[in-house]
Amino acid sequence: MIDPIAPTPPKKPPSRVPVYLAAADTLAEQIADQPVGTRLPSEEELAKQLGISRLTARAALAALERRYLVRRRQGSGTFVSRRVDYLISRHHPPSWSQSVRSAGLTPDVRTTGWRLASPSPDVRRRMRIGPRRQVLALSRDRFIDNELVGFAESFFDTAVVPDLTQVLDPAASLYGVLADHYGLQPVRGWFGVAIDPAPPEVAEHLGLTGRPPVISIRSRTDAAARDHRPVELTVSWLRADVFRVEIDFDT
Amino acid sequence: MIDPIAPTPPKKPPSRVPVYLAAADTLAEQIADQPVGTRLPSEEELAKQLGISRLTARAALAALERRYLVRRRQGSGTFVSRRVDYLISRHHPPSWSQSVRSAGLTPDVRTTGWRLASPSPDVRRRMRIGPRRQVLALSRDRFIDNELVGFAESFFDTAVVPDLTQVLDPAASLYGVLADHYGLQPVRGWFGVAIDPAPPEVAEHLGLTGRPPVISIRSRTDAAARDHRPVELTVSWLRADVFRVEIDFDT
DNA sequence: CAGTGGTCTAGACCACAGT
DNA sequence: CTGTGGTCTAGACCACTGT
Repeated sequence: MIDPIAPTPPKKPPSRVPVYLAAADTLAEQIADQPVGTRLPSEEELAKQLGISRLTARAALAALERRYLVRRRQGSGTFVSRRVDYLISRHHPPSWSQSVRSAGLTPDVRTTGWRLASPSPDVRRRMRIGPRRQVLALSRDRFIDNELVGFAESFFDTAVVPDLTQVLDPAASLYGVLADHYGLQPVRGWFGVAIDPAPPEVAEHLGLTGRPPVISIRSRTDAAARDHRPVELTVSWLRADVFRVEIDFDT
Repeated sequence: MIDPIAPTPPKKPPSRVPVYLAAADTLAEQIADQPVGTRLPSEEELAKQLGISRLTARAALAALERRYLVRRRQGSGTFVSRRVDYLISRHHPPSWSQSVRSAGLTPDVRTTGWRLASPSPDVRRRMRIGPRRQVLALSRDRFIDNELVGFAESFFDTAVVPDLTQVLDPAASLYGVLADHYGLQPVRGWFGVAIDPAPPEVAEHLGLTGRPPVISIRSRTDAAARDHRPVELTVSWLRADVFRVEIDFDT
């Protein structure tokens, strides 16, 4: 037996709000209606307007950046921003380009090259590939409005998709090639998602300093036409300040 | 046709690493081996040791905090920390308490009370409940080592679990009551996960300043014994600096 | 009470983007 | 070149924790 919630919660003493957070809240309201890309006043300007030091103004802008409401570029300015919604669900398999276009932005995926590789034990296990077989590793960079915001490496079972490099066009859809050229009936077989501080190589590739959070998505495509044999495993990294990943799954 | 990756990547000029990031990396190495809870030197001490200003030492510690390697408590100090892994998968339904115990910590869930509520349209839709029916709302706080790190609100269809408040013990397992007392064969029917800046009410409840990121998990339990009718919907909030949620799903 | 982290100031120089 | 954000200093006061 448990008790109902009391209708009048106990009063709390209103703790003082720091100046930089108050300023952040004020600015957040002001930019709520403004379109993405609008430029905010400079730190110095803001400090003068609000009668605070530049460092305090800076702290306010940093707070907005942590809330994904603005993005800052050295030498350029502070700009209104929003994360791009990226939905992963059972029935709507994730389409990165589609998500970006839905946000009114321009996606671009550039295949940077391929190599034959001996995948990590983790990748081998997920793809059910023996300890000696090599796989084809394909690297792609993802851009929004010509800014690098993520990249991916895909590993292919060469026994299932021979001569892929001869067939694949840099601009082609992977799904389309697997479906049409190889007739594999590709389906999503597995996925994993987590958010972590960017590993050094990832931070370097994306041009990020410090170790800001990045989203890692691993997903495997199986061939329904080949007894659901794994065809491809993609490990992709996305800037967590650019994308809002939402998982929505029926079980 | 695409090209292989060149074996020698183009040289990059080694951009200068800021002092505070170098200090953060040094400290990160030092504390890598140290057990959770170990205290770091104070900001002033650190500044003196490294020959930098207190603000720079502070920036280094803030960088470590963003990487979830330390946590800081005003008036107390800076302590080595790690996030708790919280796995959500199809075959291992999430157990919060189990995840915390696996990390060697002490979980505690306290039911704070209940109320009859008219749920939001979103909750109604997910639970397939009509526009007028009320639901039973149950609030629970989650603690680790007596620190509040999350909370949840669960909504129950009173037509499926009548007199729940009479049956439920503050310490009881919800799953156990649904399975044993009501014989519902509870199964996970849906879930959704996202990370967002804490809404003001959530930040207040958790005692967080600014609007740090929090993890929101919505999950629905259905009754396999009642034609998979929805029984319960839980909306829970967890501190993103305390938990590392990983999704791992076969489809 | 002493010691800690949190906030805030005024000032300086640097790295970078755009003109 | 100018203007922007990024880093760094020395110093001050405050809020909070634990003794």
